[in-house]
Amino acid sequence: MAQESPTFSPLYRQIKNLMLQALEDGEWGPGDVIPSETELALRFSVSQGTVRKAVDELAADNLLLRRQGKGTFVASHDDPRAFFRFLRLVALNGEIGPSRSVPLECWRAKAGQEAARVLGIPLADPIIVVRRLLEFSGEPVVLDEIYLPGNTFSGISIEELKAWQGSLYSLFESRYGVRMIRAEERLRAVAADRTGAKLLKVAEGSPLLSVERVSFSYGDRPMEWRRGLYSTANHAYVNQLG
Amino acid sequence: MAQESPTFSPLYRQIKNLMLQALEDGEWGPGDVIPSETELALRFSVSQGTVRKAVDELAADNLLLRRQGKGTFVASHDDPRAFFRFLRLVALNGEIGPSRSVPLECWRAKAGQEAARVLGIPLADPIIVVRRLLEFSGEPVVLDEIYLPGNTFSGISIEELKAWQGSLYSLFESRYGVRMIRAEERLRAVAADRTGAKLLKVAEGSPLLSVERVSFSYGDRPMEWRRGLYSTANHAYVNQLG
DNA sequence: GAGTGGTCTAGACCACTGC
DNA sequence: CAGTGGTCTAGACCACTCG
Repeated sequence: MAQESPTFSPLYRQIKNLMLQALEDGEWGPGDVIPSETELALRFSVSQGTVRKAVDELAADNLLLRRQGKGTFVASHDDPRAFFRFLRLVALNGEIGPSRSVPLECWRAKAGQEAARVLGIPLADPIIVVRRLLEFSGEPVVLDEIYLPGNTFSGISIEELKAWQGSLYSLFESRYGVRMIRAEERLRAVAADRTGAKLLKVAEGSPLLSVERVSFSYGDRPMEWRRGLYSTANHAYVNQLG
Repeated sequence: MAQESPTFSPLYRQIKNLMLQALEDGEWGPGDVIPSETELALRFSVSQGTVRKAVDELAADNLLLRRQGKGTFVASHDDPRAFFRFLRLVALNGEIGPSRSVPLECWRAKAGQEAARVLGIPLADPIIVVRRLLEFSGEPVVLDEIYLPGNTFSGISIEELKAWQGSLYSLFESRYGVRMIRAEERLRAVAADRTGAKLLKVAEGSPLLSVERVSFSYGDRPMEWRRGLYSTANHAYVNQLG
């Protein structure tokens, strides 16, 4: 027999996609309350239980945040308690100390072959490169080199970076309307080169953790390519498996 | 007003706990089909929807595996498609090749302070230490040193390890009834010592990825402490954030 | 066709928040 | 108190698997 519905998609998944569209379109902005489940059920002409399942998935994807008695909110990088922090560092002894981001450089360039491929933009398109240092308790721990598509982040500058209080993703979200949804990382151990060693205050050639990350916005569009060098003398990268 | 139910636990969570107990007791073994949702609903005197929600969570925890039209199965490390594989390695160029585990040593010891703490056993309790090499496409990539509580894994030997075809977790599950549920990892970059360098065929002092892992069985009981040294010359440790 | 998990509904009631 | 998300139910029907 012929398959009746080869691309069967349950109702709640269709509702989820409609809501994703509303999020992407900015109908509901970061931090906003979205309409209640009963309102959404009316709007989409489905039962409240079906809306619920769509919201469940969006909440599981960390795009929405439910708060009993209050409502459902659009996740925001501004809200530290809600949105995932991509940084997976812990101090070897005790909790992680106060952090500070120190922007070092910010310059324009043209996308080379690898940057174009990773960011999904044409070769020689404008890109922006940012170098910055992350400190914990005053000690340099992470040296980041960040590649951004220049057309989207055209206004970014070293002054803006230095003035910004908060995470980079918070800046991207607030100023450039780019919300990072998920990221993929590849970790390797490498030897510190001259400049890396100097900035991280370790000996040249000493082992560093190299963390290459691609961050994606809505629709799995890559919006950031980042390479971090982590000094793991006093910190470790933690991961949960299961 | 006084809180009516300070330790409120929804019905489906209680059902989940009952099912967890059944799993832990071995009433349903790895690979088995568990009773259908309607049967479970009868057994626990709740509606099918409530059972469903309990099963949903157990499936999300990777303890159960749903297969539409067939039934719900207990996840097993023997089933490569179902149970999470803890190994997060990819080849830098292309997919990962055929792997082989090469047991090097297996000896008895008494738990030192750190092993006792991590494994949650008394000081000087018997432990078993295993060293093994993991090869991909014939190249040594991971050197593991594994610490196991001796009382649980008393029968393990180098001969058994060499004879076993399959993953270590599969062995633990089949022969010792220990099913690993989740694990925590801490990653750092370290310099290769003499023996590590020799076994992994890299230069002494070259950077290696150190992966320290604690694996937990039911009830969050730690059952394995493992330290792996990964050669990341041709491979990377991948991670999904989101 | 029988049995399984998967979806959807409508309605009742509970727990939490804030006015 | 009203409004929100959270739980639970009972029942109908759909999609998938297998004999």
